[in-house]
Amino acid sequence: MLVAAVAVSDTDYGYDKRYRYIIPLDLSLQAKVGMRAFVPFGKGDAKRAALIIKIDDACSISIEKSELETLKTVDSLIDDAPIIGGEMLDLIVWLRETTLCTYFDAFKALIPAGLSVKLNQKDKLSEPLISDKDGGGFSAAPPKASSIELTASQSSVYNGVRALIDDGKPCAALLHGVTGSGKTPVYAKLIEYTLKKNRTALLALPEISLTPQVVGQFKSIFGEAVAVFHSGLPPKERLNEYKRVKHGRAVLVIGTRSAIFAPLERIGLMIIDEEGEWTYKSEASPRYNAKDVAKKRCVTHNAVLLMASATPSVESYYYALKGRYKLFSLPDRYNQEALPEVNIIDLASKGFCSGSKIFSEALAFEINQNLERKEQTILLLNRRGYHTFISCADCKKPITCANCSVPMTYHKAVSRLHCHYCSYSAATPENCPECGGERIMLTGVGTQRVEDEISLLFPAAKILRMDADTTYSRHAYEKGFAAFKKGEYDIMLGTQMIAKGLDFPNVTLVGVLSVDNALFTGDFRSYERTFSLVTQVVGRCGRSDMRGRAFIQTFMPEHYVLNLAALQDYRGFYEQEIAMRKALIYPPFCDTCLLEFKSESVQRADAASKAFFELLRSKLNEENLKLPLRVIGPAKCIHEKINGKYRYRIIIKCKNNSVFRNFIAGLYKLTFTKAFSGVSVSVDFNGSLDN
DNA sequence: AGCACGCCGACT
DNA sequence: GTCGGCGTGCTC
Repeated sequence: MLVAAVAVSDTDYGYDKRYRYIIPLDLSLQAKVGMRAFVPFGKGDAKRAALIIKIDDACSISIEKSELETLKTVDSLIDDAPIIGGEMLDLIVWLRETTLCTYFDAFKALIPAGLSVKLNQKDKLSEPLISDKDGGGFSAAPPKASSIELTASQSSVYNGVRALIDDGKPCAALLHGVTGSGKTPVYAKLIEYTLKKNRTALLALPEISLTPQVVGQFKSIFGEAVAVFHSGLPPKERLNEYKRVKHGRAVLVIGTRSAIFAPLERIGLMIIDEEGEWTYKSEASPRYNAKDVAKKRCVTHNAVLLMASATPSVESYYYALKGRYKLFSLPDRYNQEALPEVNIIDLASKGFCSGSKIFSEALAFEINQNLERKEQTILLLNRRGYHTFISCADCKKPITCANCSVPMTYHKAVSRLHCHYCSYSAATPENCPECGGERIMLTGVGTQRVEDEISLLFPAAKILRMDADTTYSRHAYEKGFAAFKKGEYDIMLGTQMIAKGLDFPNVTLVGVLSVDNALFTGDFRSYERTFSLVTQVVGRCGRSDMRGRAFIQTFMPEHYVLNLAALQDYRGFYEQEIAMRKALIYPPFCDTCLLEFKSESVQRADAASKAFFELLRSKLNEENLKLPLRVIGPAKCIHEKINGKYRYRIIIKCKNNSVFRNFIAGLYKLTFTKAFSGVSVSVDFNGSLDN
């Protein structure tokens, strides 16, 4: 008799494990590891989807006869053939172990959305996802990348990484290339080399908005060998791309975070572009970081991991300097283009030009110059909406969202208030909800307001606004950027989404309207993020023979983060930042473990965080564990209430190893009891603390 | 999260 | 007597 070990869907971490079911005789020949099945679960024996992760003969496993008799029986099989194989099963176990998610959550992260089943709805695939006949791979792409000429410094990076690929040992490298240094041709040549060796390659990008441009370039080189993975694709297309990879018809995957799980075989090279971006970290279960997954897969495949950025994460650069990653650099811009000339404008002493609450005299002058010369301008403001601060003139209290402890933003087009955290919308009140005062003040500048002011100050300018309000559809990004590139607009104004990775040769002026608020968000990474944002947006200009210039408006002109960003001095910033991280003990000198307690009741969330803290303290004493850790909190999250849920947190600075994770997993399991009822608890390793 | 089991009040 | 309230404990 055969017994299957399965991962059951929709379990909580508290009772998630490998459940055992008897495989009925009539399924014993078809049932294979990696197939999904329906199994009866719980008191009512409701049918649930499950993944078969192991099959054993009953006599070969240590199982009591009496125990065997208590096992339930597999109901039916969902798939005709396994949908995942060996490496993926290992990844599921690894994801569960390292992120404390359930087996099934891990599994769902690895398969395309088009494959997930609703109960009773069998997804009969027109062709099996795995077939033994497939995979013998494809002939190398026509060598179009060979014709790409590399500069001396590009060649030296190419040769260095190529040598690592030839070594055939798992290895990680960091490429620090200034903005505009031409990393893409190096990727193309390395990928071509990898494919020629009959290995496969993956290129991860931080955002969908960057995907169309890059995909276009790579498709023109590698044609049908390219598969695209990102969450903006409709389920059917995603499934199709997944199958092309699974069958070996596509050997280069380009995509966002989840693409890191693409079912490639014989991986030779994984590239993580803009590796410092936070989008590589998943904020929902499984809370993985694509860089960690890539490292794990590179070890499995004896592949090379290449992480690259103009502004690498402080952690990665530290590891590179320590020798854990091989360090490469592209210190100069492509074609000897000069870095932009950057001016910091002190708003406190210089003020705004007359009739403006946004533009300094100097920046307004430069915008006019650009309009006259028919050159393009990019303006960055990291706040959307019209007015970003609505308050009462009498009691001075801001008007906050009904569901979130977050100030609301005024949107002029609909003349309503919006919450950017939960998308709650309300009419602008006539009276202050706190004191009844009648003088409601609209202050604070958002992108919509800037757009209005530009049309007043520069009536001839054609303006493209790019922010979350204008780009909700996935084609809106593409359309906007393409139109701007064609010269249909003079000025592109937007939030962070316009700052990175884009290449517009006719842009000669960049204005940073204000990023002062981004420096102080309450997260220890706020300086790193602001440095990266400013460095990158400044790098958007002067990407042709015309010299670029940038103007950074600020009330803190002495701030070293802004000054070093103006100089594009990554190393200088790194030295300051790493000293701070060391002194205050932050990554890379420790790992972080964030425990979050959410509830509709403040008291419950508060009490749960305190109860957990007590649990933590007593278990540490009881088990006499010698774990290097520091506990911060429990305390309210930065935004105490989001979406109607109150939020408390505990941050543990720790060493994220299996001893510590087992310890936390043990405590976490104890939260699935009535003491924590009505409170959802989550655990996040090395994530953002900006919540 | 469901779902059953169980130990108390309201009602035929 | 017995129907059903939801508190609490388990899920191969």
